[in-house]
Amino acid sequence: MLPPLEKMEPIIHHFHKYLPLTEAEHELILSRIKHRQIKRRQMILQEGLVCHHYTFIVKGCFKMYGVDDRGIEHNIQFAAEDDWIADIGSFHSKKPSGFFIEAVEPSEIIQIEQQDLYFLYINIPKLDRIFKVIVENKYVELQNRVLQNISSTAQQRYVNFLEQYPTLASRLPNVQIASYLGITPEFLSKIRKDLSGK
Amino acid sequence: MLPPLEKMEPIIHHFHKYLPLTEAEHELILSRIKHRQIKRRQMILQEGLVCHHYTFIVKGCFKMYGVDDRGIEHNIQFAAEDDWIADIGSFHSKKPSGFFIEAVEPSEIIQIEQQDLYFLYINIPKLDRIFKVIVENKYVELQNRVLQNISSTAQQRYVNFLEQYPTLASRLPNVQIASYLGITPEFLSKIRKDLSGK
DNA sequence: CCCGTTTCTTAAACTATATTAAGGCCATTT
DNA sequence: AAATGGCCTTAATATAGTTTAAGAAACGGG
Repeated sequence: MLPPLEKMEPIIHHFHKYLPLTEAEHELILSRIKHRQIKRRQMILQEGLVCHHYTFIVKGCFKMYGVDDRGIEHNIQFAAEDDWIADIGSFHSKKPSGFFIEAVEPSEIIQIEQQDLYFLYINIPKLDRIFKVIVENKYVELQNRVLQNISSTAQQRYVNFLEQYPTLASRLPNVQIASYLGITPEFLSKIRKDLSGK
Repeated sequence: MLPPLEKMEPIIHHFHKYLPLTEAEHELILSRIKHRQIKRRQMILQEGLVCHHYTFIVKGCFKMYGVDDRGIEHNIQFAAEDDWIADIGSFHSKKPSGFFIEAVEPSEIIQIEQQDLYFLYINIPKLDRIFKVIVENKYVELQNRVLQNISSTAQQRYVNFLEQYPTLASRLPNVQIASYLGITPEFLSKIRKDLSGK
């Protein structure tokens, strides 16, 4: 028995943006994915556990973060609609993750388990290509973030974040944005004050 | 006429670490790659130009950097033997790159042009898989770097760099390492002094 | 609708890092 | 031998960002 089609439609549509898939391929994919509702603050990955899923976000928003030795959270990435989130390192190595992935809004996701994704890679070689392109795009994004981190002030990074992710910026509390930028919430508050007085 | 086999061997060996390839696939790959000698300080990519190649490093070392509005260079990555370097964003979008890639040592490289790589992707689907895994690994590395940047002091980042890339650390001038860490050479000098006095 | 939390802000004191300037060392060129 | 340029260091001063503390505003859960 296949899951209700309409709930799975977004991920199929997502794949089609990269490469067309046949009906048979749709069916195969649908037979290997699961739809879930996630509550705000619910975690779909915890430090110390292996990351078993690639998670596609149909609706809602997640943060992925590490916790340092003083207990402070550091946001490595956000992901919202039509995006993926996973600890890719842990997922492939099957080693415990050092990260948490947590819903910052009530969310609706589609998950693929590791064995299922590997099965799909073997039976639909196109998916290798699709995920290659997905990861390449994410790599470029990260690379720009690194450049910003090593070359810009916190103010420039914040302005850039607002421009690059206007939707995220309005959905997320500033505390979370500060953590993503690598500054304290107090300092972000000061930056916002300085900017507004321009 | 195929290029001399012995010079191309390293890249074939590199691919084999990910997936076995047939003789026919070797030949096809060999027919589409070029071997080059590069002098110290020679650039294989300049800002404003499209990145036309994926570059595999047989011997030597490169830096990829951006230049800010004050003319200061910021090293985004280093790459040495058995590693790849390219501006992936520019390579796929065919838009002008914002980066430079420059040899920091006399080097020996193997390059694949964009059309040739696309040709190979089509004719050897395994290469989609191989490059997917390569980029995934690089993504994980970058992600850890971002975490370090937003959560650690310059001193911790430097110590971590020494541990993670001991070979690079001894081959590169400190000015270049400082630029990679996002600090001034003067401050790196201070960090080194503090560390040595422990 | 109220209570407890989370979120945002302000400000003073403090720490990490940048800037500027200068000098020394080493390898390479003239 | 002198000159050049790259590299590394030191130190004084300046700026960017943190810490601590506290209060006000907004929000979510019963």
